[in-house]
Amino acid sequence: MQLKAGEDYFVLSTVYDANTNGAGIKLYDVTNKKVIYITDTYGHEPYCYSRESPQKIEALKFPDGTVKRIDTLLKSDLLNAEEINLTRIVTPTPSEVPKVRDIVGETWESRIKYHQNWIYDVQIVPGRRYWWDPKQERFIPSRSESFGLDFPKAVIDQLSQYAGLLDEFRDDFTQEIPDMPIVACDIETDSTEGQFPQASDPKFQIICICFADNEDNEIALVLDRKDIEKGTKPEDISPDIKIERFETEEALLRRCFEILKKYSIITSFNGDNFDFPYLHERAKQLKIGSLSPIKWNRRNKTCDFEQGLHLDLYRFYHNVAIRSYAFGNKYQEENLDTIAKAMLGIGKVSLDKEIFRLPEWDLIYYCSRDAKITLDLLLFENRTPLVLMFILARISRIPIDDLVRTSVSNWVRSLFYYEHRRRGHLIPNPEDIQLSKGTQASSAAIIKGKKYKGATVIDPIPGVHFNVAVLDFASLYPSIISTFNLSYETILCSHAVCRDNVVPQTKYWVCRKNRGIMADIIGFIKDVRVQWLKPESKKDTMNKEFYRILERSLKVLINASYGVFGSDRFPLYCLPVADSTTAYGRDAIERTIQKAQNLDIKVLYGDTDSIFLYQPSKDQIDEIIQWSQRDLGVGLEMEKVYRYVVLSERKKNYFGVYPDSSVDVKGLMGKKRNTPLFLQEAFKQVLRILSHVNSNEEFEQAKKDVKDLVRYIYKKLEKRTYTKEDLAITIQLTQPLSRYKVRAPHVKAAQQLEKSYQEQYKAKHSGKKPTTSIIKAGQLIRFIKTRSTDRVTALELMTDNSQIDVKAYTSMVDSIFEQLFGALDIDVVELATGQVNLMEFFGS
DNA sequence: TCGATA
DNA sequence: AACGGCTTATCGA
Repeated sequence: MQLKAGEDYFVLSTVYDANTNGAGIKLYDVTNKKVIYITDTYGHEPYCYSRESPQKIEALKFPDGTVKRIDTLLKSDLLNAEEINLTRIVTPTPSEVPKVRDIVGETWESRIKYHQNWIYDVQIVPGRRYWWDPKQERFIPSRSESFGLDFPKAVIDQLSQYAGLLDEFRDDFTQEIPDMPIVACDIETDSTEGQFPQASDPKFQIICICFADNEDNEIALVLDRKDIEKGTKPEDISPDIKIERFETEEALLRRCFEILKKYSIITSFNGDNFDFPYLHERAKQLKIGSLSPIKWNRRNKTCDFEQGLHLDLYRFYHNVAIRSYAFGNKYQEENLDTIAKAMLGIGKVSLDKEIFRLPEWDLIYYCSRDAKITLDLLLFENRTPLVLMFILARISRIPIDDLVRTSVSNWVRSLFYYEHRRRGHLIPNPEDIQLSKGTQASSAAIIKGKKYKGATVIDPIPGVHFNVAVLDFASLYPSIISTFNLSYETILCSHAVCRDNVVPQTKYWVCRKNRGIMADIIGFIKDVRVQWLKPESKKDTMNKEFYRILERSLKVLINASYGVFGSDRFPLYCLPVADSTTAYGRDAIERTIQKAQNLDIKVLYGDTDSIFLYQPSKDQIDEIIQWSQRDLGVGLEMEKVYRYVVLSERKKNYFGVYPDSSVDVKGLMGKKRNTPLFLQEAFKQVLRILSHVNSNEEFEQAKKDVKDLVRYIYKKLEKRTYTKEDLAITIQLTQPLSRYKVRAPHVKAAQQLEKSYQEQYKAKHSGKKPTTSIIKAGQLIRFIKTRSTDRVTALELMTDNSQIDVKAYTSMVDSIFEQLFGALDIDVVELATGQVNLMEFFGS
């Protein structure tokens, strides 16, 4: 046993250990600064439940070695609000559980992965610190160092209704994240013309492997290739990079494995699908497979290490919840270059030829940059992403490497399962919930094809409005779930006395006798965020940054926790809960509007959880906020004040100017990524002109300036002085090219590109067709509107500027500015015929 | 012109 | 592989 008495370990991950048919645990050894791998010391056994009696189960014919033991135990069944005797079927190894399920028929908790089950039963929290007690052979929670933060006394008092949860989760928020040896790795392979190296067919040798670690070491391993020139050392390559040359690929790989084994955390960009499977397969081909620390799971498409923890950043940054809530949609595409540019301000090295033709120095430069930016994407801003991973893993009770690879619904599911197990509740099967609560919505969706009705959006009052206050409900849906006690067992409960506790606008009612489990968990996390973290993150203290990370990670979880109840793929799917959440939301915003109008405040607009009030007094705002907390039970806050806001007649389309003249644009096309650059620029110019307006009078001058600008754009279009890059429209190809049924403009452009590539390839390779396509799903396609038969031309194939379809572009200008001018009372047709005033334009 | 698709 | 609501452009019948 490698564990030492009394020493501290961070639990990083649990896995299924195929040798012992039990749990394997990856621990970070704080004293020796390395990862150790042990197998289960708790003697945990795999099992599932049946509601049949033990006698009935024993009478079933199980093949030999399928069942180890049958016993009974008491659990609570939340759906039926009763204690039940369950028959537990214990199996020799986890792989017998599905066999038992097939024979028994209806079983419970049989579809939970074993390594997760182990966490829920043993109640060991991934990401947390423990010390080893050899007498009990147990891990004991370690109350050691912390970030130096803890819940303030006042907040603990406010969270007193959640006593059990506060004790259980307190360390998740406050415990430090260890300082571990971390390395990023990237490989480059040889190739031939027009071929992409693929992990499924690793036929090319590996020519370069680069590492960057968190102690500022950079290493490049290069294969000596006689036919490749050395080139010259690039100027801005890292001066301390250590270069090691190898005569053979085998020697290169041996050294690579040696390095990888030294680190506790190995990070990569797409290492699960390319770098590590490729490395592993090449090692096998060279008969040194036994030296490889890589464990490739082809079915799960994952690569893990025997000791170290692999964090694949491609998977993490791809995650929708991370992209939108944690990083605010900063990057639009999920490739290393785009993400690194958005997050770090530095991208990949751009190449002028194929990788296999690069001189050695250029190859090292390219590969080492990839390793370095990969490392930085895990550690930037004081380790923000790594801290995010640790804290989310702790709260959702999910191994850190699993957290990085899976989507938010898995995190929420894991958190809910853990709490069921901890409280002694049976985890219901999806059918149990559906049978008990029904599958029919009480509301009718507005949009065809949706299952239930969502939020209320008020018709805006178009025009320019000065001094507007925007109030919004903080975390509306999580607040509603908590305040109104929504959970799969409390909605449509069986108590007669609860029947009159109705959900507005529906035929549902909610239990008032028992606290719902989902309401309790979501309410707790929401309150930790609202009561503690949000106020702290606004204070100007040393720990501000940490509070911000923590606050953002909790936002990710609670925002998703409403959504999963409305997703029929979620195992605790409960449509009445989702349906009720939005119904309470509609009720809240509609009643708040009514309240404002009763106070004689003009309501200009409202969307889901916000209302725009025209020139309210401080007293009026205070009264609405107090009323909301008291009568609705939901917290309302003053979110922002606009010096003025311009509303169009369309919903979700407006812009506002803050007192400091900064501009807040919502929904307007000028901001969207598919809008050509020249229009995005023009749009920014217009906003700049409008942002300096202070009064109705100043608007007249601003309108004139805007008119001049638009006329100038018309002229420039007609003279074709914009570059093709300025005019390019960018649309993402969301499916593989072959799957499109419609020949939409971006599909046509993608087809043009593919055709031209095939022709070029054939010309070079005596008529042979290329084996791979250059067009992939998810790619952004850029095209120009032209007078060709397709009406569009891919940007890369655009040669003749006279082909530009000027009319198409002027009508785009019209429609984009119409959104603005509709509200500003400027006539677009008038613009087209007016005179150009260049002097005034350049002067602005 | 209108529903479907993006 | 969390939800629904809203806007715009274009296709194809």
